[in-house]
Amino acid sequence: MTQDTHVPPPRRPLTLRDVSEASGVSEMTVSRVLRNRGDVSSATRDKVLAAAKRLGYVPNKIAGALASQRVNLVAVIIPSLSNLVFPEVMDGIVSVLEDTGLQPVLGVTHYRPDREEQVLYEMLSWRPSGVIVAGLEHTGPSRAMLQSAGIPIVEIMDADGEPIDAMVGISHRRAGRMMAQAIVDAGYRRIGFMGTKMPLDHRARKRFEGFTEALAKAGMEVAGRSFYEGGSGLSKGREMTADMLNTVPDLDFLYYSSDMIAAGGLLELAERGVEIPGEIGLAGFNGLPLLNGLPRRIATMDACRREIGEAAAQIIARRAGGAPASAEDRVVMTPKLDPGETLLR
Amino acid sequence: MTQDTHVPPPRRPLTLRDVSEASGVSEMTVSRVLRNRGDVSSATRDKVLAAAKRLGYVPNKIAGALASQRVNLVAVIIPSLSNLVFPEVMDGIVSVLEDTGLQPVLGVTHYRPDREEQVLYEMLSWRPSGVIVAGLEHTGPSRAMLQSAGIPIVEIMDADGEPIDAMVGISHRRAGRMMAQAIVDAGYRRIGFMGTKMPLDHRARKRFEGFTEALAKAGMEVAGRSFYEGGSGLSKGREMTADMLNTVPDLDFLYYSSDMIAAGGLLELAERGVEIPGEIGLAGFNGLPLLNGLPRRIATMDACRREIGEAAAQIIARRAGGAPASAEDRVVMTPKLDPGETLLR
DNA sequence: GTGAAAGCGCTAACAC
DNA sequence: GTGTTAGCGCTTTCAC
Repeated sequence: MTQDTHVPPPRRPLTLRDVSEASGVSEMTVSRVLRNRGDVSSATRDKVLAAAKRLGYVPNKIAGALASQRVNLVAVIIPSLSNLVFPEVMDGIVSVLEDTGLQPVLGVTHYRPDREEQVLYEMLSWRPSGVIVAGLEHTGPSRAMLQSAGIPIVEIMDADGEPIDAMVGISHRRAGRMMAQAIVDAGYRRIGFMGTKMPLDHRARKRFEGFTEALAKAGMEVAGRSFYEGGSGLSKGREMTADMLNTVPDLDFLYYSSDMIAAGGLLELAERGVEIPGEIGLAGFNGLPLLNGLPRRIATMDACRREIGEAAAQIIARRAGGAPASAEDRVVMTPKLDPGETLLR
Repeated sequence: MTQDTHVPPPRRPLTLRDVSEASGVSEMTVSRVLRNRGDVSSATRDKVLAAAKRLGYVPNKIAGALASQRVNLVAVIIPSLSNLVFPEVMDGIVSVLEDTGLQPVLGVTHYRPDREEQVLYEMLSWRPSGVIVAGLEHTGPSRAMLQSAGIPIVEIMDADGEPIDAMVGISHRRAGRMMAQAIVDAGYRRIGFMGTKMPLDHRARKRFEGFTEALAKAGMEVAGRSFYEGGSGLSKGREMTADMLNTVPDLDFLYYSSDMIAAGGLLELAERGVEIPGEIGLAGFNGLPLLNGLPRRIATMDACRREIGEAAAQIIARRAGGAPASAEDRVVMTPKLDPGETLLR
């Protein structure tokens, strides 16, 4: 019937109608075949699939979504990509979503609430099946949008606060307290803190608050603190550590807001011939397995990054599949303290 | 007129019609206001904006896209998120897209061509404004889809091959050759190579091919090689280096497929008291600034990751803005060799 | 400067 | 098992 098998690249994108005409099957049935919906005889099914393949037909999900009111997109909103942590969370999200037919749309806020609001608006206008957003702090309009969106909202990475809907994270305040407690228990007394400037990084702030709070309970406070901006590399850790040691005398412990700068600190101390943890102990945050292999395993706390991404995606997938909101949708994970070899002496 | 300012959360998502009724302005004009298109008197404009805000209206891009045949999504397809390199490229992409109103949809292939094909099909069905895809190697059906999609396609991170449309990357073969040449020139003779298993990582393969090819030209070949699977952390570098040193005698240089495992190697050598580069030199790949701060700056080659992402996104943005395909859309970047402190002696 | 009609490419619902 | 009809929520086009 169709005499030429050579199909020139179409100038106009193909539609169901094209496949319908090429196969002699109604649009509706073609649609059914392509979506594996309803009963279709294997004879027509084969005809349709052959035609679709020959033409190189790719369905139009825009039209499909409009008609069916179903969208397989999931909005994922994170503060940054340059901090190692977020790609790991994304990885967890992606690994779960890819088995469900859902696709992540990515938005990056650079820790700015106004950007978050804007990104959220953009994303919600795609009527996604769900939203995964980092943090519990949002502008008023953002909260309003999330609340009235009528789709599952999962706030991740933080558990210190009331979620709008679902939540998966750790308590950073608690993480800070746990680490402080461990440091105090190990007998350290003069502690220096180094971390990012955190006007808008609420998780870092909460960790630090928890940390100082637990120290206070033990009748102590940090002997020195310094905050940096920009990338967190080893060299940043070295510089800050050098500064700290030169500025604040008699420190016996250094607490860093990330493993990467802690690793820099470790290298700096090692080069200075400081005995670790004999003279000075140290700890970071995040549990980056990447960094095992350093002269000493750094004390750290696992932030459950991948697991958080996975759990969040699972909640979205469940709800998108029709499951009702449930208590299981609020997951507070417990960060694990790993004393490594730089804390206990 | 509208007596209540309290707006209960709607059960049904709001439509233009709702805003139209609430403001007493036709749907068409509401649409114009919300898109900043055409001339609208500032009186009506204000009425409309007030109503939209009060109701919490979020436009429906699905319907908009179907009607206008314009979609602000860009498909981004990468092999993995767990390799540091890809988040960096993503970061470059995102940083450019966010100023253009385009949004990335993310697909991860895990280096599997069949996954790429599937992901591509999914993504193209959203009729995105463009595709950014890692690598030049694709299955037949993938190529066919890309070719007939009628949208800008930017293949990134590799320049050894013919792109379907646009291309931004470096020649990994050349990068391998350059490093080999530098190593030979520095007088090393017994070289060990350590890298990932690369049945499907074409860039790693090409780099290695270029490397051995240039060695061959100098009448040499690698004295030892080993390949690993799984995550690339410092400890992996240490283990592999230990194995290599124990297995292959008299090595005077170690070439690693990534900076992270090279860093592990550096730490292993340092611990063994090996003089670097006096006794053994080493080099990695990627130019991770994260790792500056190690006892020695590792010789490496910058893969221009962020720049590649930025350039790719710029091409998409230009073309989405109506610019025609041009010669500028094929960008071959030159990896910069950084000898650090572990190559020249 | 504003509005009315038509239709984007699909799928839900129902008829056969 | 297959086809027909209506309509998803916008934007395009054209009329005023």
